[in-house]
Amino acid sequence: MPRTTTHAPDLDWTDPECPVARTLDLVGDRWSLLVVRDAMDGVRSFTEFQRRTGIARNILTDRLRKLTAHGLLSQRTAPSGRRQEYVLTDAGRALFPVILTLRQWGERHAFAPGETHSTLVDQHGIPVPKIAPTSADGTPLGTDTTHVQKAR
Amino acid sequence: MPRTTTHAPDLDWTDPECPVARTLDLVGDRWSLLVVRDAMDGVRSFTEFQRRTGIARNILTDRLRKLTAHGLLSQRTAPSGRRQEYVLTDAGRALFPVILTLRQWGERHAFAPGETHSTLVDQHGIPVPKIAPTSADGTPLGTDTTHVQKAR
DNA sequence: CCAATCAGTAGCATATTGCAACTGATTTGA
DNA sequence: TCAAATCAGTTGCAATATGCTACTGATTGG
Repeated sequence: MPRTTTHAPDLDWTDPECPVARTLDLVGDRWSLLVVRDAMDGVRSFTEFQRRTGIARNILTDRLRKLTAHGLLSQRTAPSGRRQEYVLTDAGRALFPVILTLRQWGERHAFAPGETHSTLVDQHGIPVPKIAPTSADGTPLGTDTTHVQKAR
Repeated sequence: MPRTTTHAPDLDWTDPECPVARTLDLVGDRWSLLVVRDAMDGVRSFTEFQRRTGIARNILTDRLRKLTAHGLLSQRTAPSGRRQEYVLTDAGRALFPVILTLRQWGERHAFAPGETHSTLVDQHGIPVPKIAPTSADGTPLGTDTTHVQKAR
């Protein structure tokens, strides 16, 4: 039978051409990325997601289903007991740079000058350096030095 | 009178502690980041934003206002003529890494294996390398090698 | 066995978004 | 110059999405 890809239930994209738009079609709502953030912090149970985000339970049900359907989370039976748990797939973990850049932007632009906020640190407690896009030869890149090249 | 910061009309944060949540409170809806994406491509006029995104005009009005109110866009009178235009502020341009990582995730995970898509290239037409978070000493970082440290 | 916890569902109220039509100020062009 | 078109919205109403509260049904712990 004709399943052409292993991918998710096809949805109709906002703009099928644009990778940014496609990504936002999957996780560009109020809650999905917060669920992913918490999953990255090690959260696995329905109740814990609910407690941390404050999301309504029916919406959480919906989001967990969607993320699972699109292959960002997988649902499995917990090793001990018969409790369910949600864990990030490789695709889900690959959102790490997205969450990180959102975090870094927020730290810099969504807090007042003196205001304190949490920080992301590595194993040794050293803050994660700021992401700075560069070209292959190392020169910094920004909006003025890049552009989108349409697919051939 | 007591205006303590120069910042935007204070909104009530989903989770005031978390920079990710704060960022998503500002741009974590269906459309804002697409508007920012287009602004990075050089779009400045209401109509052009509308045409590119396909967003309803009343919603676009609302989003442009919000982005302006929160300091991501500034609205000014176009140099020639008396037409209005919206341009990214420094804070808005600082979302470049966010858009870039969303794009890179999408290219990799939201297209079927053989499917073509656009690419972001630099001045010389060379594709922008993939963002890979590292610690200060250069070792790659992921969800398992980082954690959030609460503010002191 | 009883109470508590977990993972949801169901029903209804509110909020957000989308659609289509309308305005009012330019701008174009015949 | 006058009509048509474009730009940047606004308004009203319909369709969706979200949130809140209460309920269920399966485990689990004591």
